[in-house]
Amino acid sequence: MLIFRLPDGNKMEIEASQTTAADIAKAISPRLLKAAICAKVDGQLVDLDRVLVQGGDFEVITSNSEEALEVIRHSASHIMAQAIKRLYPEAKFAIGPATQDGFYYDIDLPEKLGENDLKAIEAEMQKIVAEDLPFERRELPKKSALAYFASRGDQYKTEIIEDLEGNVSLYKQGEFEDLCRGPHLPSTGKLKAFKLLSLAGAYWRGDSKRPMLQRIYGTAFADKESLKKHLELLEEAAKRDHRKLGKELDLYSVRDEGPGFPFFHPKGMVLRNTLEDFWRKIHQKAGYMEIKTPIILNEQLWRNSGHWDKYRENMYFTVIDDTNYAVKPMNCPGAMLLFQRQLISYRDLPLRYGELGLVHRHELSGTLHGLMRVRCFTQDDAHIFMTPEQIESEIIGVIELIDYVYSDVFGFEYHVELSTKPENSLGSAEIWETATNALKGALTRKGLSYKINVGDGAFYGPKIDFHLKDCLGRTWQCGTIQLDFLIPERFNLSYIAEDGQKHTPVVVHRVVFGSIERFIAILTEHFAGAFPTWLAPVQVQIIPVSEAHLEAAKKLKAEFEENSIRAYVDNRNEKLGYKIRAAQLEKVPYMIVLGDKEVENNTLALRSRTLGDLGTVKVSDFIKDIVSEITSLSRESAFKALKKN
RNA sequence: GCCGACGUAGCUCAGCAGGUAGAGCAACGCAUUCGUAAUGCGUGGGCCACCGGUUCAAUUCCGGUCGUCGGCUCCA
Repeated sequence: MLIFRLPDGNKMEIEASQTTAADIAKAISPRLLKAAICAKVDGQLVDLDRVLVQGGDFEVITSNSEEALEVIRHSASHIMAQAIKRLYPEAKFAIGPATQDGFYYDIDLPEKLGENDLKAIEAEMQKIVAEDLPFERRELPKKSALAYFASRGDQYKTEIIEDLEGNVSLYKQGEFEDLCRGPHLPSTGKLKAFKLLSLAGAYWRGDSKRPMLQRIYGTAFADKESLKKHLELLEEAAKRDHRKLGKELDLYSVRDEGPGFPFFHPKGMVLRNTLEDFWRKIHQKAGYMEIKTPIILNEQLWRNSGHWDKYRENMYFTVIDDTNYAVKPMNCPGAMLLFQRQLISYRDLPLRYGELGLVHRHELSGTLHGLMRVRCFTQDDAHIFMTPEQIESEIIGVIELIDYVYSDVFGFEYHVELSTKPENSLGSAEIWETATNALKGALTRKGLSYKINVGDGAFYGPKIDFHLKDCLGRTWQCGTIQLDFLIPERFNLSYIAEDGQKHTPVVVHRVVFGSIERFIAILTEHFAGAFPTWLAPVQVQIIPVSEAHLEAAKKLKAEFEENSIRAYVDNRNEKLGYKIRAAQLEKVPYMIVLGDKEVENNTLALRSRTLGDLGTVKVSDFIKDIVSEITSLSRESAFKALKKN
């Protein structure tokens, strides 16, 4: 007798014989069985046709849940593989998992697939769906599975099985059988909505030394409506793309003449300078002193620091008067030299040197991506020199600074990762352990959850990374806190401690924005180009109703500028509606219409890009309120109360 | 760097079985002087990414280079 607890608290008792998950679902309600994708027994997803041998919590997974989506997508990837096998019998398959919003399969195929081939594969998939083939599961001992896949020449599958323990499961639909943990849909006919999206290359096991496979990305949903919605969402997301908005709003661009070396236009520069002013303000308050170190320094320095050994591939070099120099890929050696210049007492520590430092790194051409990944960028860097006792409180201070900027000022959601010792690293295992534990300790004290990235640290120390999302949900590393016991030693840094002896300081390398460029890209996508007023390149667009009001408009602009409000007069010979539309498209926070009425009464007709027409406001009131919106770094309009219903 | 797709006016994009190019928007000029998301008419603007090959003839076909996009690897 097996006992199952259902989600509503009821219990169901079943004879332990040939009862399947589907039988239980049917017993609850035949309609439930019809909607079922798979079942969950004691937290484990199982196929509907699985014979149950143990009781426990029982739940039917229907098409609306997150878990169902994963099963649907995983099944879609198998159906895609089957279609490919039918069209290209020589195809060999690697891995084909479900992802965050779709699925992919990596395939080894002699012929190169193009976009048109996706249509043919999709059509074949439709046929397989129409055939409504049941997914059938079987288990084989590891040895037999190895022999089976070896006999088919599936070297990728055998490599995967090598790493598995015990029995392995296989799933078969029609003539196609694949290695898989499952579970799957009951049959191919249950796949209601899918689409193949793109084609890409992917190295087997993510190793650039191993064969490049062809990867097909697709997505699948429980119903056609959800699929349509998702595709529309992708289209909407594309409109937020910072490369598109950067061009449209005339903020920045990357030109063919300088791949990976971005240009900032006048308006982008306003945004950037505003961001940097903000940065200076908060760092001054947090006890940082600003420095600036050279972009080009003697190659010998980079040999000392370890960059020559560990980072040379990413560096640019040059020769000056027959001497070798390097263009800096990081700011740390320069900061070390500044620390070195004088005798430091423990009373001076922690010493926080901040630097908006322009670094150059040779990134692979295929990885360049607008402002997100470039070959030269400005890190909002800082190096904190301190005693070992100060580590935790300093790291906590940086975490708090980053959280203030991300959460309070910009309203970003972020996640944290801790990266540990890489293979290509300097220093002993003990030093790395001490440093890693210090970072873990600070994260725990702040109550932050984090993911561990094994072997992903910098060559000189472990790091905490802060990741932000772009318009498509791809995450980018922005803030980072890196603990370093090594470079101070290599540079022979010391301070005089209480005992009168020289001691080596510990250094934290850290950035808040990460790079100004990447951060601006994230900001652009996050706000879809509609920056908060304090950041907006143009804060107020003044729109004279006709040429007669141009003089008044210019006077108003001067008055705004005296109050540090960035204003622009649209003096084109166009109608009011045209200029309103233009300002809306440029996402200017406030539009001001000036006509006879306003000029006469020293008022202005106010319009907000989000709230629409807000009616008439006294000039002095407008200035007072917008200035308060700007200085408070608000993300909300100060004129919300004026909105008419 | 690797795999695939792509590169036509400032922008978004048409076009071409091979006969040296078009639209909308923008810009400029004229008229209009206008009240909350596009006034009308007119004008200028292109080494069709670059280099080479095939051809009587190449923006179009082929090869290479550079760049862009989507991924992989790598990273702020």
